[in-house]
Amino acid sequence: MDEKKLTTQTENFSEWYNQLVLRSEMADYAPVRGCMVVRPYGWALWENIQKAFDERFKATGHVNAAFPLLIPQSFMTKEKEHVEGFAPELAVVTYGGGELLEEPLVVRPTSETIIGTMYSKWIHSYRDLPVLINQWGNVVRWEMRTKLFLRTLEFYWQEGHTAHATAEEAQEETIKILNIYADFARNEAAIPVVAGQKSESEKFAGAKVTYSIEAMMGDTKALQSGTSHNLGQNFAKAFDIKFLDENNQLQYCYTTSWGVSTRIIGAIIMTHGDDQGLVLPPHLAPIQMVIVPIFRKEEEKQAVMEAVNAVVKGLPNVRIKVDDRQGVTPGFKFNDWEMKGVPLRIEIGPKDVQNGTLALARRDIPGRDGKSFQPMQGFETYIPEMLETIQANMLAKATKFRDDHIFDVDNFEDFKDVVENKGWAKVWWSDDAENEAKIKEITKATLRCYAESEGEGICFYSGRKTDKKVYFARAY
RNA sequence: CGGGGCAUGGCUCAGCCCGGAUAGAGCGCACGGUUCGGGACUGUGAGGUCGGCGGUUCGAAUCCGCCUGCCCCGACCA
Repeated sequence: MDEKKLTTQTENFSEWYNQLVLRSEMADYAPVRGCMVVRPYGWALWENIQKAFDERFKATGHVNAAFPLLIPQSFMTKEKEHVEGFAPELAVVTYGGGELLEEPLVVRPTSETIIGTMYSKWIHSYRDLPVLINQWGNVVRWEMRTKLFLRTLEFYWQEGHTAHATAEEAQEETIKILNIYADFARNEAAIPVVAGQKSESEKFAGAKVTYSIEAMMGDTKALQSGTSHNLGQNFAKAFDIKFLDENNQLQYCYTTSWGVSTRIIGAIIMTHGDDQGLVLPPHLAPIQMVIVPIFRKEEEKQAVMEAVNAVVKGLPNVRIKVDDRQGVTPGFKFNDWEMKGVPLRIEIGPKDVQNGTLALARRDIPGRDGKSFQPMQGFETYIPEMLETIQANMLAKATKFRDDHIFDVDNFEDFKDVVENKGWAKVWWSDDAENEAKIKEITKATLRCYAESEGEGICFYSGRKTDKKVYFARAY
């Protein structure tokens, strides 16, 4: 850990990730096994993520609310599949105020049950619909194998819960949110996700249909980065969410739920990061540009700081950090901010002051190639442009990487080679849960989601005719 | 839950096998000096109930027993 350089991605991707999360000060291990502390730098990133989502949710008519952390245990048992899905990972409070509770309280692993209970109280008429509520909060799931951001006992997320009068409307909502997730991933996080329906065995416990966005990490493994569920009437029936329609007929609502968690931070790290450290997309980076002033003598400092301040003042809409730390060398600072993934760095030294220039370094292009000298003149326009260029380049780079690692495969031998060594397999697939389980058993690859497909083909595994294509990959 | 490992300054570890007086190193931290355009050098210094409890012994970080915690590997998950 005291080595200056990270373990490289090719040496050990998992170790690279662990070291990077700690050294970039995104998060740290908490005293309780499996729990994490999100440090200020990581939380600042999360806040930017929240903001980008929140704007999109509000723009589509959703409102925020807060539901309680503790749920009566009996709620969890009302929806059959939901119980089975979550039973093994519940944390349960049995004592309160020093006394054994009459009914144990579950620490929410997700809030369908309590929100459903409230909806049944609030919804009576078609005039009350739709209900479009989102909640930003934390949940607890008792995971065995944990990893910072990707899988922890407690994590932070948003969970949207909506209720609708018709099946069509609920489906529309489910897809609308899936598209918001994909749009966020591409345009804010620069992650070119694949969006699609999950298989029966991978869907949310209690859902009718689950959709997800799937991202490819730097080691080609897949990471489910957001899910949107059409719950049909399953929860409405379990929680008695009913309304009178225009014809005075009592109907069950159609509900949806959808979530994106702090796991998306892991996706950003593993999509863009390199052996130098994080590479954060400018749209989300807590610090978009760092300025490292360089000087030796007092009179140099004067002139340099004057130029630094002029740049800061000239870019009111750029999130800038001036690294004026004493006692560390510029070289140390360069490496430090590269570790933290700041998209753009400028160095201003005596020579620059003299020549009217800036030394500019792009984080998305490592080494000398990303460095250039620019005239001080005009920085107000070219620096914001440069940030957009970096954003676009990160998406383009990640897209190429993804496309280079997805392979069309039509037989099991090639399939194994692909998912074990190369990346994702895109295959014709005749739905068969048993075969899906077998494939998982043999190759550890899971069905990530359905792909868009045209026409018909032969299932690579069963040999049957099908009109469906899917992605298989090893996943986190 | 099954198997394996570890527990010693803030961090990573040495010392333990073969018991002996003030328990070491590197990194980090504090202060000073020289440095400063790609991870500086140097001097001084602060910091440890050796995970806990019990036992053996003249004497335990070291040997024995119990307990606790953590990490790694195998079945689920945003």
